[in-house]
Amino acid sequence: MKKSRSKRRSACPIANSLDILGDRWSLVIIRDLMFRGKREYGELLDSEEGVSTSVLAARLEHLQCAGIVTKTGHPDDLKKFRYHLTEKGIDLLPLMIELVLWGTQYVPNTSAPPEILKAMKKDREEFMRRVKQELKKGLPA
Amino acid sequence: MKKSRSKRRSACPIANSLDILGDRWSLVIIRDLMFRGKREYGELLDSEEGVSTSVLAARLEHLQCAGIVTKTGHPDDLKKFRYHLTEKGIDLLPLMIELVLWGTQYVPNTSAPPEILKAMKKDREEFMRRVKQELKKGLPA
DNA sequence: CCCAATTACTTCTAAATCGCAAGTAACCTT
DNA sequence: AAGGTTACTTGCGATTTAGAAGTAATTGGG
Repeated sequence: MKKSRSKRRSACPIANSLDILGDRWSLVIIRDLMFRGKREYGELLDSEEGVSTSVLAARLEHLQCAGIVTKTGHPDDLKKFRYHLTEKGIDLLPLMIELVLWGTQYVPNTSAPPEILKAMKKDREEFMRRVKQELKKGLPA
Repeated sequence: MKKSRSKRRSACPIANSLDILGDRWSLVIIRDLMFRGKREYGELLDSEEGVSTSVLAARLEHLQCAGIVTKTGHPDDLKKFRYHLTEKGIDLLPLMIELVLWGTQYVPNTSAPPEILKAMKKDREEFMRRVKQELKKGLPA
């Protein structure tokens, strides 16, 4: 495991969060783990956006180092692994919600599945409970 | 003005938001405009984190293209300019709050000014109103 | 058991971006 | 008119990213 990102720029939580999450891929990988139930490398690899495998591998390692993602062996198949969000990762949910809301409001030709968007807006707390429960259900032993 | 970022990766609001904001500098520039009352290039340049001038210029142009920041002439001095958040930019406030909360909770040795953090947590709506009012007060004509 | 397919990565290379230092142009100040 | 300030731009080496191709371990099928 490499160290996450070399130098600390300041004590500011925004700058520090960005040192972990501030790139174009980390949060879309987290999105797939959080909202789309993806668990395996191959599943993450064929995201809508087309991550390249080298970038995916790098980001996954980076997210593991940051304690946002865990990697565990697959119960049935030794060549497979499973990726899961930790609690630290799950707690990015509010951030993700804001990202979705801002994006759908302000970036043209952007859309999320209507039922998700509706649930998010209608009762945010309930939506968060549901997503969290879903994520914790399948956690590795 | 250059175009913002070349290719659209998908319709997903998360991916699209990240195409605009997903780097290590954009949101710290927005932080300085949002919470620290900075308005001029020179002020933004000597951020705690030390942006280089070339990166700052590039990000500012990028944020202008994205409609998040506006640049206006300074009333008293023709060689100066002022940078302001647009409404689109101001509406990143909830996202910034989540970034601060997550960062202070999970990234070690990270801290925001205690009075701000307290205000954020105690009454988030009131905090947002106050910040927004402050930001709209100094808007260009 | 053997071979092909699957899965999860590495490695390689070219292209893009970053960070620093230096330079420049327009304007203000004295 | 000379010097300082402000807001950049330019150049360049170093780092990072993207894409293609290759590899190693494992598994399923005949």
